[in-house]
Amino acid sequence: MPKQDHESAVQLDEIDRHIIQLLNKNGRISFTDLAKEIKLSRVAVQARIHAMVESGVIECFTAVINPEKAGLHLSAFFNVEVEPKYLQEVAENLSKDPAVSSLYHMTGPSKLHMHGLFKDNREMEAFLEKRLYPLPGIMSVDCQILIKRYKSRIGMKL
Amino acid sequence: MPKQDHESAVQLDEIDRHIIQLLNKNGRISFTDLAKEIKLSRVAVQARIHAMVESGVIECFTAVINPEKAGLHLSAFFNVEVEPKYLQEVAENLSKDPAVSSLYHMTGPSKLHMHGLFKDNREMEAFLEKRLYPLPGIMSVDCQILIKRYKSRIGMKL
DNA sequence: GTTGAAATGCTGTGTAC
DNA sequence: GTACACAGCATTTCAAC
Repeated sequence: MPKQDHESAVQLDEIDRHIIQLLNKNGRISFTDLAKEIKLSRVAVQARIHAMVESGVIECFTAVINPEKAGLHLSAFFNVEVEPKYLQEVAENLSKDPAVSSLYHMTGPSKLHMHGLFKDNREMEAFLEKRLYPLPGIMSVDCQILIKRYKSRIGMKL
Repeated sequence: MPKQDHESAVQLDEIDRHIIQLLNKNGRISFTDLAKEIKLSRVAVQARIHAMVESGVIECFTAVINPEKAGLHLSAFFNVEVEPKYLQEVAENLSKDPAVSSLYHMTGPSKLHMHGLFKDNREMEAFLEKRLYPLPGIMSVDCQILIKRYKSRIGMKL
């Protein structure tokens, strides 16, 4: 867990960015190989990575799963309009839901933007009826279904 | 690279799901520790992970970066309406843009849903003016700015 | 699926510069 | 930051079950 969690930028140099780029491509690369690639000693690379984890620049290492192949054939994006006074409560509730993969508070009329992953239509309907609609202050929900994933998170610029 | 890339589901059992869950929490856990946690031999665990990478269930391993701390203070979501005949061209073009972190083709009037990460307002404006608006067939763009990230991808259900 | 074993490579730690 | 060394683990690849 990172020690500092205030959302301020951390000063990163070109070497840090290069390390991040390589870790982004392969999160399980050994420190030894990473050090060879960026032409720095292993200890120095480990120290930099450790520092970036501590400062929260690197949040964690994870496996990227293909939802479709894991049996989640339905991806949907929701814009949820919530009465402001219930926003926090609704957001915390939805965050805990395993079907919700991402949840953001946005500017604009539909404050909450949500991504959901479902096995099928039946499961999505159950989610809407039993989990989303019963929440307090839900004023409107619009839903768009994913047709094709052109690009997905991996490899940010920096 | 996965050998099969047709988007069909792969049969996963409870042990596979458990492995995915642990790899999701810590993508750099050693096979040895993973094997201890799920009470299976190292060789069996490695074989299962290897099979899931080959079949494309596990797309890759990666580092999750906090954009804010990496100096990308502005996250924005765009709904882009494109003339259908230019959709493919526009999508391919935008996919290559380093500022675009996610790009999806959705149902609904605004076919393309896009997430962008920018250092600041100035950079976003430059992206809009120089990269997005000049593309062919762009009919409308609406943009929402991220206020707060409640939940972000990590740890899907399965 | 399991265990065991051997060679090789990786990690954590410490020292000295 | 580098270089080196050392012990302890981890990984790869066998073989045998």
